[in-house]
Amino acid sequence: MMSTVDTQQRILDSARELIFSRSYADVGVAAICEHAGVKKGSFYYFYPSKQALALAVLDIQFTDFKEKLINRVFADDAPPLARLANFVEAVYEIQNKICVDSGQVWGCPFGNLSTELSTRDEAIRKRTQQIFVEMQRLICRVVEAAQEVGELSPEVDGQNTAQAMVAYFEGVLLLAKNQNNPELIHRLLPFMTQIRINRT
Amino acid sequence: MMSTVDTQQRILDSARELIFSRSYADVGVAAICEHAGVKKGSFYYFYPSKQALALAVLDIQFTDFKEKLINRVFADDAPPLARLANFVEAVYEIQNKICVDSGQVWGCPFGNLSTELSTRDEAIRKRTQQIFVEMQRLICRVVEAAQEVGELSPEVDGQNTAQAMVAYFEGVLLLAKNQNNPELIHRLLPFMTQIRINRT
DNA sequence: TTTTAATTTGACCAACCGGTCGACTTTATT
DNA sequence: AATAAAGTCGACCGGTTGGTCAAATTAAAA
Repeated sequence: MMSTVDTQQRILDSARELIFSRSYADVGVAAICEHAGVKKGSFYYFYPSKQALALAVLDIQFTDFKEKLINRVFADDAPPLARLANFVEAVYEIQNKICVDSGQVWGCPFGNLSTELSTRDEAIRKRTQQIFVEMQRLICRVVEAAQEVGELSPEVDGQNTAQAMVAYFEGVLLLAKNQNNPELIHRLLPFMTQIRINRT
Repeated sequence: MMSTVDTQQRILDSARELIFSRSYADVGVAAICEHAGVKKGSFYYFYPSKQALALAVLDIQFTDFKEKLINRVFADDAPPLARLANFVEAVYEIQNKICVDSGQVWGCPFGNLSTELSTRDEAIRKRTQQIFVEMQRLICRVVEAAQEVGELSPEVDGQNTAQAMVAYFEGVLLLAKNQNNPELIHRLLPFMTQIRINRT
């Protein structure tokens, strides 16, 4: 009531940090409420369930991802492949900062939640699927822009190449989280830009 | 007592199936015991904790992975790159069979557990890390064999290439699980064999 | 000022969690 | 047959889980 941010926002922020640094199952709504300085009753006034909260967290996270990362790094005037390289570098810096601040590599928020819940929660599976599809679309646009500019052969299949890039991206972040070492991202992720899948 | 398989083995088998089809957190020891037809007291006679069980599950799973997959597909007399392709195809068939049987794509057991627990359980993080390192080593050997045979340029960096292949592998399985579609593996995983990272 | 609506609270719930333990039964050893 | 060891059982533990609710408080509208 007296804080500048409203209750719902604080719940969302706490959930984002706690769930992504640990896991969905490991963080109870009690912990989220405590971290947000809110009583559990208030939580269920704003969110009908823990699952609904998780969906909201995915939404805000992906919105941020697009606004703060994609739009900044994909929309500038650099040549397409350089844009991809900038994206890769930006991801490393974000993950590195998280590691410096928290002592741990958290990996990809979407990959984490998807892996944990895809076989058990269809709503979250679908939401993360939409996110991956959208990521693929964004990358596909850059790939096709690279073709128009002549950086990439017309033989390259934009869709499959973009999807393979997303897969590689997720895999590198998974490994970095597993080894708890952001340098793995710095060493391996740049090769994402070299992936090419040709039309058959 | 009257069953052919002994209790400990049944617990291990149940845990393997339940944890990999759902998740570590989602499967309680009560559920594992029930599925194994064993009472909880017996469980704690054989395993000191749920975590210890998970470590044992990882071990048996990786042993199986090497014996039933790697050894069969890497040790035959095909040329190195063809061996890699055979591996890819075998993985697709395994994942496809699981999907046909259970209606769901489970993804990579090691990636799943690693993602879920790496930031919360150091013992499991370390064990999965060892597994990934070993996987990388096995693939690296094939890559280097391909170089000796002349299928691959000596400029290729075996270590980094193998690690990138593992990353891509994990990413493709993550996406397949997310989309609940084994065909994604069939379409994307074969390009794992085309990944090359050159020495700097 | 009164009414109404939005928000917050804390006590409460049944179900479940991982784990313990003493009693009991079965099997192996002598 | 007697003893010891290995294995099995089921009741039980304190703590936590996601979720509910009626009452109280605050803010907005009349």
